Amino acid sequence: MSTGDGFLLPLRLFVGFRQLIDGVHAELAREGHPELRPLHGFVFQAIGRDGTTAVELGRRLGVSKQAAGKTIDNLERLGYVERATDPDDARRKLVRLTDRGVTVLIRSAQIFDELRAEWAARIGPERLRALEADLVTATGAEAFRLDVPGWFGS
Amino acid sequence: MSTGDGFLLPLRLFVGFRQLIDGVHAELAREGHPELRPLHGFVFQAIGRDGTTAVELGRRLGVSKQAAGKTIDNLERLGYVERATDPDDARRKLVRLTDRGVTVLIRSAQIFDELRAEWAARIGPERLRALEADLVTATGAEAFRLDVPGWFGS
DNA sequence: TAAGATGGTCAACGTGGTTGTCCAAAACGT
DNA sequence: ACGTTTTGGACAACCACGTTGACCATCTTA
Repeated sequence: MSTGDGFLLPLRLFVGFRQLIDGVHAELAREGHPELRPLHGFVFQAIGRDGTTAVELGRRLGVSKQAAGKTIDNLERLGYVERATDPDDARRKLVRLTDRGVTVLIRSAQIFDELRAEWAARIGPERLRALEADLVTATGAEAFRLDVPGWFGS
Repeated sequence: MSTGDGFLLPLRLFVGFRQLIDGVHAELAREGHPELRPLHGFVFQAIGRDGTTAVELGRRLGVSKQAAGKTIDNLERLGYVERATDPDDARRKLVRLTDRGVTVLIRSAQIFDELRAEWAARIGPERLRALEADLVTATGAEAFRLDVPGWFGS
């Protein structure tokens, strides 16, 4: 049975995703972080409070270690992360969020919560919870992969 | 009130989007179209059955006319679209789907419907309808923009 | 201790986006 | 009707970000 509206679902999923991401970055830009791109927020999350390495970051993002290294270069230049040599392993260079980076990570979470509250106001809190639960059920446990530019275009 | 799970929503929206797109392209690849990228499906939709021009395509996709032209070049090389001069306006070059392109457009719609049916089986048809309706309510009438590579990364 | 695995960087390349420029053809205003 | 403006398309240069391949230093392991 082909209802013909199968395009609606992916379209709306993406529009929703994009609106949330754009909302966060519009607010972050207003608060003094205009250079951050959507990609960076996910990188911040992948780095986390404990820090990581370029290779491990690449693994988490689903991109090559070189690509991860370039992203780190950019964020380092922007002052959001810093590299430190690992005292236990001279090969590794720990990538850690700076204070500025941690601030962004915290603010991002807060703004996402605010945007989520707006959704709740629009469709109702219980409908939003159901939406989230259904999304999890429908999509399973698949992890997030960050290779969006290369994935989408080519 | 910060529940701290604000990250869940955008993440799951994107994972859902990506799973659907990947599902369609996996099947299309199986059916003889392995070179199509996620981007292309949306371009096909933007071109439509009636065809369009490079400038208009760029407008619909939210990218420059030059970028649209390059995408058309690629799809033309792959045999999915063709350019024809407009008899009423010698400046315009109508971009139309070839038979192969139309086939993909039709199959994409069918596969999306099938994937949607899988979602319905997993969470229930009425929950899926509610999910779609809530997404539309939450995101409003915003149009789809195709400048994903430049938007996300950069 | 020698051989292999791992982490990081550099270089070369491809893709796809952008802006700037230019030309031909259509639309417009006097 | 004619000159001016607008529009559609293409070319070039450039940039961002991904890839693979190679190389070196360091740690691990047989």
